[in-house]
Amino acid sequence: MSLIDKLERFLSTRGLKMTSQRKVILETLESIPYHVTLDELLVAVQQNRSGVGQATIYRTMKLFVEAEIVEEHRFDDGITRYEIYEEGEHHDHLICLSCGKIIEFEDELIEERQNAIAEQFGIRITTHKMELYGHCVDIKACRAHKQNS
Amino acid sequence: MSLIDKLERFLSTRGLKMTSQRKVILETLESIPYHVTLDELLVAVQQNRSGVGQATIYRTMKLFVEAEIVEEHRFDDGITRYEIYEEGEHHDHLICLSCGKIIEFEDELIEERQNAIAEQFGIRITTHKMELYGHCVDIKACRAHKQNS
DNA sequence: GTGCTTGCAAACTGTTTGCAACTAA
DNA sequence: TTAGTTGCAAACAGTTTGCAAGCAC
Repeated sequence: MSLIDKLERFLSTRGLKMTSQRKVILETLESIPYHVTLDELLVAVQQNRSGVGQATIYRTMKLFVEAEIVEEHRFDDGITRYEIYEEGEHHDHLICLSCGKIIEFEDELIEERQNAIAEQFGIRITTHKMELYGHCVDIKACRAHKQNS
Repeated sequence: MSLIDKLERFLSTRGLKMTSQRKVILETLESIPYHVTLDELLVAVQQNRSGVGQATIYRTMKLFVEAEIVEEHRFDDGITRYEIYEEGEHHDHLICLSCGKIIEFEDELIEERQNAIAEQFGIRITTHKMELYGHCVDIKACRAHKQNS
């Protein structure tokens, strides 16, 4: 099922409407690699269709989060980023504080352990957030990555 | 070494000054249990000594973070919280989304695993953040906790 | 036509900053 | 005396919201 279909389905179950803005935003999102900033998204969307207000982007992204079309991340720099949500594909993040590179990873062992710990404290986990911050060991590649972003 | 001593030492190494505001803020912090909000702290400080501006609280907390007197946490509700820093006592957080209870925990196994993963991706970890969000299994206790906060 | 959506600008929240007065050393 | 510090208010960044006009169904 394409994301447009997913969106259409979501909207109709709620009595909401499909609009050209929502379509453009979704298409733009799909064309951009992971972890877009709202600002980046705004600029990109306006290249596809000028006159889309930023309030619309904000509202639409909240809607997309509800529709499970995107996932929202707020890392320590305070800037909210979005990426397309993949069913059952939870992952965590590894972030280089020098160059800003964001790496995704997944670890079965840690997840299990988290659940065990939570259970021990009488809490059932619904979501979690794990971010590892550090610095690239390869200084050259790090510097190069910084230039490009 | 008391925290006041620690602060004094930190200030002198930087050529900064001890002031009555810094003293009051630190004393107030020590009298409050974990995870204070800036607002809560402001109110509490002003009960001890009126006329302390909120800008001073903000500036002082940043200073205390640098001095390793407090630790700063920004959980998903977007509100920054502080707690007194304990040397070598890193811990993560388990948060009930129903009642707001915050539990601290520490897990050697997870930490090791995190380092292994980071190394694999060529990054040396300096800090990390792990927050587990869920709901208390004991509904009664949960409701009671919510009342009190 | 009805009611959801949009763009704009204004409002809001949490935080930072410029500045003149003040104070620790 | 002199440089750091404070309180105030204004500035800021990111986000939300009220509203009249516009558009999907």
